[in-house]
Amino acid sequence: MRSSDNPSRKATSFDVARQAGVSRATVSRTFTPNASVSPETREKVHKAAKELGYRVNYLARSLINRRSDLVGIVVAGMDNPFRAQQVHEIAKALVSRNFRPILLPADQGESADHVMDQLLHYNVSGVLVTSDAPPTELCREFAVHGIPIVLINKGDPIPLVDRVISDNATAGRVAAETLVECGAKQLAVLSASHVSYAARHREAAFVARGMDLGCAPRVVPVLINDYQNGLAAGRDLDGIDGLFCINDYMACGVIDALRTKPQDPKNRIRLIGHDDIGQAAWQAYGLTTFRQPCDIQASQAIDLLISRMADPELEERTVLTPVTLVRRVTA
Amino acid sequence: MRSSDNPSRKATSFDVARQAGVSRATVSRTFTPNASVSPETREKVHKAAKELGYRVNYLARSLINRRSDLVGIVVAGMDNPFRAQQVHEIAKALVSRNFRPILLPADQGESADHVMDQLLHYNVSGVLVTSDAPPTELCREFAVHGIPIVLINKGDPIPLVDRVISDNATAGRVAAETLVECGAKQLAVLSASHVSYAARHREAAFVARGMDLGCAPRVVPVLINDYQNGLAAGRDLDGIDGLFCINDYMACGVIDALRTKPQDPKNRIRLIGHDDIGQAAWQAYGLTTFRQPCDIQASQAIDLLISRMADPELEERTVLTPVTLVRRVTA
DNA sequence: CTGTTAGCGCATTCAG
DNA sequence: CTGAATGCGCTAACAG
Repeated sequence: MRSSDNPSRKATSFDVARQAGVSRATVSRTFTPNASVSPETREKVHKAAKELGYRVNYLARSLINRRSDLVGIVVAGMDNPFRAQQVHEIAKALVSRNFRPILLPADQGESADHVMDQLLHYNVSGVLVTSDAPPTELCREFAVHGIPIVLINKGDPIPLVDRVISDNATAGRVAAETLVECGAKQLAVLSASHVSYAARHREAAFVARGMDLGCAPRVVPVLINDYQNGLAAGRDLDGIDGLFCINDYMACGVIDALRTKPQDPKNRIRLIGHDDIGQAAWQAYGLTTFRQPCDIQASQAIDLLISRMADPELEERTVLTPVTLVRRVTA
Repeated sequence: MRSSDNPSRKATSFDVARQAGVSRATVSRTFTPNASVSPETREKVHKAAKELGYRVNYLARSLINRRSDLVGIVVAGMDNPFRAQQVHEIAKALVSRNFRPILLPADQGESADHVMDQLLHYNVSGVLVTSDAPPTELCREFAVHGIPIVLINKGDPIPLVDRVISDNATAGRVAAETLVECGAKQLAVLSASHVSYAARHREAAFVARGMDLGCAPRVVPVLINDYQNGLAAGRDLDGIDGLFCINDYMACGVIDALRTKPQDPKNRIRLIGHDDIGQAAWQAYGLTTFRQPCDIQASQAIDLLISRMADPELEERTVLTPVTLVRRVTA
C-alpha cells in the first residue's frame, strides 16, 4: 500500500505508472529532458498524467540532483525605482530560463546574513545579489559550498564570485564631458560613495575627467542616495552650474529643490543622472541620464550563474555592461 | 557506505549523528521545533552541527511534511511604484514569518497560467496574487489541490479563495466629498476599470457619492492605469475642476499634463489620487491621495494563508483594510 | 527501449 | 528520552 489510496491527494509517478501500465522509471523518463521513451508509451504516459493532474515533484527531484532550480535574489533599497526595475527584469529572466527566483529583501543590515543563511537550506542553484552592501563573508561561504554567486553592480573582487558591472567609468567620464560641453564651468558630483561601489566608481571617473578638463569637480557627500537626500542637498547647492548625480532617484530630489529656488536664469544648472528610471522621463523631470540595460544585465548574470554551475572552480569573472546617455532637457 | 565519504559535500544528519555519537533521529529532533531532547544531547548535536557546517535540508524535510514553506507571489505591472512597494512589503512579511517568497512576474497575459502552473511542482504552501487580472480558473485548480490562495485587492469572490481588499468604497466616497468641499463642481474620475477590480469599485463609489452631492461625475476611461495614459488624458481634460484618479501612477501623469497647459488660475483643478506612492510626496507633485497600508495588507494576507493551511475547507473570507486620506497640495 | 533496484536527506512511528 | 526501521516522490544505474 503505497500512495494512491487517498484520491484527494496529489497524484504521484506511481499512480501514473499504474494507470498507464508502465513502470515508475518510464514515467520519470517521460518527464525528463533528453529522455529515451518510445513515442507510443510517452503518449500513454502523458494521457494518464493529464487525467490524474500529475505534476513532477521538483522538490523530490532536486533531492537527487542535488540542485533545485531555485535562485535567490538578494536586494536592498527597493524604494529606489531602479532597484524595483532591476528585480523585475531579473525575475523575468530567471523564470524564462526555468529557474524560480526566491526574493530576499535585505534592508536591515544584519538581516542579510540571516536571510542568505536560509538559502543554504534550500539547495539553491545560485544567488544574485543587488544589495548595496554585499556581505563579503557570506559570499565566501556560498563559494565554499559550491553555490554560484553573482554580484550585480556591486563589490570588489572576491574569489570564485562573478560580477556584472555597468560601465561606471564611462558614465563618470561622459558625464563630465557632457556637462562641460553644455557650458558648465563649476562642476560637482553628488554621491553617497561609502555605501555603494557603483557610486564610488562613477564619482572617481567624473572627478578625474573633470580635472582633465580643467574644472576640478567638487564632491558633495550625502548619507544615502535617495530622493530625500537629493532634495536636501539641492537646497544647499551653491556656486555650481554642472552637477552629476550618482543616480536618478537622488537627481529627482535635486530637481525639485532647484525648482523652488531662485536661480540665475542666465546660468541654469546642468544636471545629469544615472539609471534612467521611469521618473527620469516624466515631464516634470526630463532628466538627462545614463541608461543601464537591466534586461541585459539580468541575462548576463544568469549566464554567469549557469556557466559556474557547470564548473564551480572557474576563476572569477567580471562582465561590463555598456551605458548610453539619454539626452533630455536637464543637460 | 552512506554519505560522509566526500568531505567537500554538504554534511547530512548522518554525519552530525556520527560526530555527536547519537542517532540520526536525535539530530532530526534537535532541529525540529517542539522536539524533546535532553539539554546535554542537544548541546552535543549543536556543537557537531556547527563544526560540520550542517544545515537541515528543507527540501528533504518538505518531502515528508508535504509542504515547503515556499510561497508564490504573482505580480503584474511592477512598473507601477505601488506594486513594487507591495511586493517589497509582502516579501518582507513572508520572510519574517519564515516563509520563502518565490516571485513570479505575470505580465504577458498567458504567462500567468504557465507560471502558476509551475508552482504546482514545488509544493508551495500558498500563493499571493496581486496581479490585475487574476486567472480565475487557475485559482480554482489551486483550491482543488488544497493550496491556499489569497488575492490582494483583486477579483470577485471565488470559492475557497480568500481576499484582502482595501476600502475602495470609502476611498471613492471620500474622494467625491473632499473634492466638493474644496469647491469643485465639475467632477470626473479617471480609470481603466475594465482591467482592475479596485478601479471599478473606486470609480463606482465615487460616481455614486458625486451624484448624491448633486454633481454627476464624468467617467473618463483609459486603457491602462499608468503614467502615460494619465499624461494623455490630462491633456484632453476640459470643463473639469475636480478629478479623482484611480491611482497615483496615473495621477502623476495628469499633473504633468496640467502643468504645461494654460489653466484658469481662479479655477484650478483639484486632484486626488490613490495609493500614496513615494512620488506622490515628491515636491513636484504634492499629491493628495489615499494611503493603502501595504504592510498591514501583507501581514493580513499571510494570516489568511496560515489559517487556511490549517483548515483548507474554510469558507472564503474577505478582509477589508482601511485607507486614509493624505492631504497635500492638489486638493 | 523498458523494468528493477537502490538510494537522495529527512521525520516519524514504535520499542525500549 | 533515545534508537531502529520505514517511506516521502523521484531518478540513476544497471540489467534485460
